[in-house]
Amino acid sequence: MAVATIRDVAREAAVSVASVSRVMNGHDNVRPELRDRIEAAAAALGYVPHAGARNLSMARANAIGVVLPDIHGEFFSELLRGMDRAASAQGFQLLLSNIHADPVHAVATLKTMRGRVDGLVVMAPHIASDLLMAELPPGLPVVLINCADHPGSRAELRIDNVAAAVAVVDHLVAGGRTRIAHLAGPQDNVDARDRCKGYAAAMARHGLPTRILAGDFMEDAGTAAAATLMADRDGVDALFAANDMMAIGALVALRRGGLAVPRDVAVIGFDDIPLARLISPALTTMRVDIMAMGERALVRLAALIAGGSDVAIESTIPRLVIRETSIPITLSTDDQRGTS
Amino acid sequence: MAVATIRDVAREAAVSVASVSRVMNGHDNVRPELRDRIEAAAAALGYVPHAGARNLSMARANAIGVVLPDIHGEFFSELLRGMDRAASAQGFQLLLSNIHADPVHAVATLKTMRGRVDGLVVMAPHIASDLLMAELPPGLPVVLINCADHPGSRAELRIDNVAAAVAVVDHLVAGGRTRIAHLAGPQDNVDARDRCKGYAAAMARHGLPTRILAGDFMEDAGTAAAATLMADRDGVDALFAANDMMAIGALVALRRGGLAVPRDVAVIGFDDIPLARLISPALTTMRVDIMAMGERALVRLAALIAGGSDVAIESTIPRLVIRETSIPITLSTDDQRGTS
DNA sequence: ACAGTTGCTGTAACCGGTTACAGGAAGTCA
DNA sequence: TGACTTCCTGTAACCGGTTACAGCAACTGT
Repeated sequence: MAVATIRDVAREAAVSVASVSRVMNGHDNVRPELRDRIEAAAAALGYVPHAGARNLSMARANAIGVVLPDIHGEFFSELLRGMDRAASAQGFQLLLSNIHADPVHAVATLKTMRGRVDGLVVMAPHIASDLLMAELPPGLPVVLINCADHPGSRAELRIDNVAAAVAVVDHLVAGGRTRIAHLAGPQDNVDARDRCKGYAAAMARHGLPTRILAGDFMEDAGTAAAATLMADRDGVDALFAANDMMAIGALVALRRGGLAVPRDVAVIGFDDIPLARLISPALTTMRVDIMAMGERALVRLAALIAGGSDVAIESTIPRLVIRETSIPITLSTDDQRGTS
Repeated sequence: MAVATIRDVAREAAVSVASVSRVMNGHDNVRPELRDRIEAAAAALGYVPHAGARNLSMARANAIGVVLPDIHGEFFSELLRGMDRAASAQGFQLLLSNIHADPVHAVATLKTMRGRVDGLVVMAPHIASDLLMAELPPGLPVVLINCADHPGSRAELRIDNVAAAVAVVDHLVAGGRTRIAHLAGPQDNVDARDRCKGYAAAMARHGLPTRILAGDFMEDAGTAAAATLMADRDGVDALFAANDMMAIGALVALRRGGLAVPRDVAVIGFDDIPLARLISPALTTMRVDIMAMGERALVRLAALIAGGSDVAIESTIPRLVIRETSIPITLSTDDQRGTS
């Protein structure tokens, strides 16, 4: 037989469905004797309320949709972790969906969320924002994370990639570097574009020539960039990669190619993935507290769902974590050899 | 005003809700002219079907619940990634929930899933399985991943940790190591227990003495273990850690303490997290294709939901990935110093 | 003893879709 | 022309809960 419904329980306990519902929801306006009878009946039938039905009648899903680009690596697990924490604290569940690069699928994904969630956290650094905004289900609270620029009438969280990139360049210049190259991320990604923009602006301010290499956030792009750089007659003395994985790829390739890091060339990444600290020499990078961002996004969304209004853009400037790969030229020693 | 419903669209287009429903679901038994009128009305009102209502009336949620222990690190993002792939291929969404160590909350979590998902993927290496089995919603398809042993009447995926640990020990012995210590994981975790069991069994078979240190899967436990080992007069010549993070902690600490890896002591981890390959010297470890496991779990669950029956326990033996930290004594060279 | 509370319970409408079934129009065939 | 299909459309029941409202009993105060 099918699973028990509230009507089965009502029949079993010889009461009305209203009373069963009241007991299941812990209302106190039920005579103790009835309550016992209902609880016994529910237990006997193994009754578990049907969340979907409850959601429909209460017009509340107790779930929030999380729409992310291809879920990959430490970054997303941290973000999810932060959201999950805040979500369970507020009694929400997380409905996960990855948004495809293809805008048509992306829009379809958004639509399937309606009536299934009470709000959305959307991170889509690769989707044109006007398209995205147009397709967000109307009347559904949304918090955006790091989306492309847009007219701005939505709650949003973003990383100030421009300021962060400027900080990186300033740090390198302060350490005596002048020939600083930038290994960029994919150009359809806002984060990547902004980091590149910040780099270019800071270099210009310092009156230094720019050198930009194309990359795609993958380790191999770092390897390739290192090869390109080393093939040059007059090399660079610093490389700022748009993310840690590329920085690490470059780091490994540079050392393998006979260059000393940081003596010959400094390397700086972005993200502070766990690896950055553990690789040798340890990678200087920009750190963003991803988990905190996830939590914050969910808290703001919960407030929105509760009826608040919030169209602020909160911007976080990542923190520069100075490790071994960017020690200033004057202090540089190449002491990363084994301790044996 | 509230968001449009199917009845609003029907009124706007001057048709019945049935026709609207048919058009929205792409049925072909609607006169083209009506179809156009309905589509126009839907577009004008910005109508998006309410997934929750559809789920209720179709008794199908098109979602599957994923219940995991504290979401953390590369492992979970890979697992999720695998599931997400298979899920979107089959038209399912993923409802995420982390299961608390506290069994009461754990059970509550499971219950809230009923009527919200069509099936469950549960990974709970830390929950007593009989309790878990008793509380799984009846009539809901479930695929278990790496749960504690149980009477076995559910579809299950597991990693053969015992066999894997044996393989590690055999590899070390073949390389000439005899004083092999094991840095264990938390003992309330089945994976950790089984790895320990396999280690002990293999050592016994080789007639070697065991040496087991307590750990908790965190990097610091590796650091501490290295300190303990180095404090000993007669050290060990190999360390097998129950996961990579601990192995890496130990690796770093051992080298910092003046021991050469692998010459003085070999180190082997478990998981093959991305870091393992990138750290220097590169870590020998056991590799499990986590993403494939996630995909497989979802495929089996989908089959179950479609009406199949499946109570098999599929066991995967991880693959030994030999890198630098376990090069046999006879071949060992300590060449991991910098290239400068 | 009677109106006014108070407390508990049941009936039935409702949430927003899907779909079995019935019915009407148009087309087919003898 | 009447019987039989075929095709399209609408009515209304249903999915499994929640809850406004009404009804009834017991209790209160005068």
